[in-house]
Amino acid sequence: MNTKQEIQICSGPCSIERGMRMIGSKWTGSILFHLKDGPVRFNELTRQLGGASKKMIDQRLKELEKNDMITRTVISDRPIAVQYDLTDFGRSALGVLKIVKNWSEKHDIQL
Amino acid sequence: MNTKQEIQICSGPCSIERGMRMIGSKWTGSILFHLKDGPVRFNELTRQLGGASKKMIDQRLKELEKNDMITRTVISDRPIAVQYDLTDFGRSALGVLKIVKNWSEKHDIQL
DNA sequence: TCAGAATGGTTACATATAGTAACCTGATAT
DNA sequence: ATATCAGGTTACTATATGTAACCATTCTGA
Repeated sequence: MNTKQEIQICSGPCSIERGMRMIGSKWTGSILFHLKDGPVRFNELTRQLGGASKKMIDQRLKELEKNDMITRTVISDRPIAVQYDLTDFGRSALGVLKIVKNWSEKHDIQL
Repeated sequence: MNTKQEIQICSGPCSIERGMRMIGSKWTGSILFHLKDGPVRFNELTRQLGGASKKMIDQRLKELEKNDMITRTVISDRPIAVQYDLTDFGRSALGVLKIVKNWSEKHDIQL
């Protein structure tokens, strides 16, 4: 007999899962958050995100760009300089990240 | 010269990162969300989460239990029956997940 | 003017995490 | 007796992440 209980069957990743995959990959949230006050350059990000390698940061930046969450702009060749900035969509994720941050801090989440 | 800009240096994963690692691993959010209306049994979860293998679900459930987000209760041997339920801490994550869900749906996030 | 540091990455390699499918013991249902 | 359900486990593969060294170019200071 089935009761009032609604049975939710997710065939494939549901919206939570998809959202998480967009902003929950390792370092992705941190990178977005570090861009919140304006454009940041590649090496500055690598300095700010102690623990993440250049390779990871590079990889995440490329994904984020592909997902239209950030833009990459060459602000000068010779000497080469590149900056990364949030798109409106990227900015829309900051609200989510802030909630995660608050929750994490409130409960003193450790590794 | 350094300007007013505050430079945030994260040595190691910051709170966003730590929070994400607690609820952002693959399937973790989905599992928590599926427990929101009360205890659910193992195979029911595997049925509900199409796309995730038993092994993954088992692994995630064990992690969640270790992190005090869920409890595992054997409700009967012979025939064996087990149920998983949210702890208060686990329940506290639902708010975050709801925000992720809303954001994901609003922007129609795809894989 | 020459060494050293910074720019934005790439490369090769090693480990960790995730995914698939088959299998297992025991119980009930046909 | 056979099939299906319970709650997993196992062996194996594939993908993701991590580490460290390297690169070409340009600027910086002694």
